[in-house]
Amino acid sequence: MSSEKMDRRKKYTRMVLKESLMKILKVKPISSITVKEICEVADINRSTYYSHFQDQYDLLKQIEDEFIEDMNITLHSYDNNKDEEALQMIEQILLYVSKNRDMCETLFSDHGDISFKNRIMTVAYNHSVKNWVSESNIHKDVSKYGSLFAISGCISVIESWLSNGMDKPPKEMANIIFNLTKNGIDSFSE
Amino acid sequence: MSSEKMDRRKKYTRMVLKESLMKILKVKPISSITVKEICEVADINRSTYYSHFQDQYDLLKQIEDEFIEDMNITLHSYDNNKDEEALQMIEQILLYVSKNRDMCETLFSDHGDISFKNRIMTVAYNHSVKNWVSESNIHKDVSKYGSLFAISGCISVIESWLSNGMDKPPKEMANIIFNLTKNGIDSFSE
DNA sequence: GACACCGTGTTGGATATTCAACAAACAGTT
DNA sequence: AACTGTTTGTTGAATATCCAACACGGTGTC
Repeated sequence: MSSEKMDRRKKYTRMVLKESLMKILKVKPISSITVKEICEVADINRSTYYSHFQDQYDLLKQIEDEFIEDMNITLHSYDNNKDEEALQMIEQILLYVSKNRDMCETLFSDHGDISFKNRIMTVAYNHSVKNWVSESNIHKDVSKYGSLFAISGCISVIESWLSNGMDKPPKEMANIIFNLTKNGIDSFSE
Repeated sequence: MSSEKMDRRKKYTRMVLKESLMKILKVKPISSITVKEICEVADINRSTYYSHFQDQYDLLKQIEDEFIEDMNITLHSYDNNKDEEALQMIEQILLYVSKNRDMCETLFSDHGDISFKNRIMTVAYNHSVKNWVSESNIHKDVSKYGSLFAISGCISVIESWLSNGMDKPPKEMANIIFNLTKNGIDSFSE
């Protein structure tokens, strides 16, 4: 797929607007942020903003979209059908999160978009737990609840890990998450 | 004096081109630097460069000009007619240099413009030694040599101070420079 | 309700920059 | 001397952004 070359000015404008919003989101929620303020921080004209984005919510959505796309691409090379590979995938997810700690903390926070977690859950589900759960001998009518349970648990643990300054290395965290999830699924096994 | 508001794009373009050249000057002399390279580092189109500057030497000269203008403005509030105030002025110069250490090191280096030191000498002369020497009872036919001697000595000491990572505080260095200069001038006194 | 202030969404003309291309000059190699 | 690769200086059309202005709506105060 050919990636068309974006004009430098456009690239720069979008970059600084995104950085600006991420910066402001650290100190106030999206509902209190104005387009005027975003532009002041970015040092970009307001009419230019409107030629790129509809409002502050549109900008936030595009930041999330890019983050999720980037995350998908990064994790795409890790497919897993076995327990050991599932563990590695969780570790990869944690490594990705740690590399993008700043972004993750801000997007996950109450200042951002509540539905973002749901989208992240979907990504994590598609990259790890989905295959894993289908590989397990689990009741079909319980399978999706098991997945949701596992993913929700993972997200919460990851958030807490971030808040604690990533006090444990990704590998160890992956083991913890893996064992918590595995035992939960195994207890449903026929 | 009203400072006319510069278009943001222009301001940005000049800023990143200056930063780009300063960055490259750290690793190679001005004579080996191409306009093409400056533009690549700055991520600015080459034709835009030529709409702002004639060549790489022109850009360097404008960086120096701005530096000297800024230095002049900063030191302008310090006028000195007495020894104690002369000492304070030297300290102010050293404080200014320490605040702009990175810029000073690069512009003073062999990678830059040899004549830059002469220009800095002129600034220092106008802000301190000029009044100071004229206040001293020094032979008129020796006065200008005394000034040149003092200023050249100061510049060399400042360069060495920068190279040593500013190992002594500005106040102490000012005292050293002051006493070296004073004794030199006093030895010419009638 | 009137008023002042702030932010929004939009507009049109001007400005600055991008992009691709070109001819020429320069430097290094054979 | 010929060749190759790189950089220079310039050009013109297209694009993106800036700037100032405007009408409108929302908020808070009196």
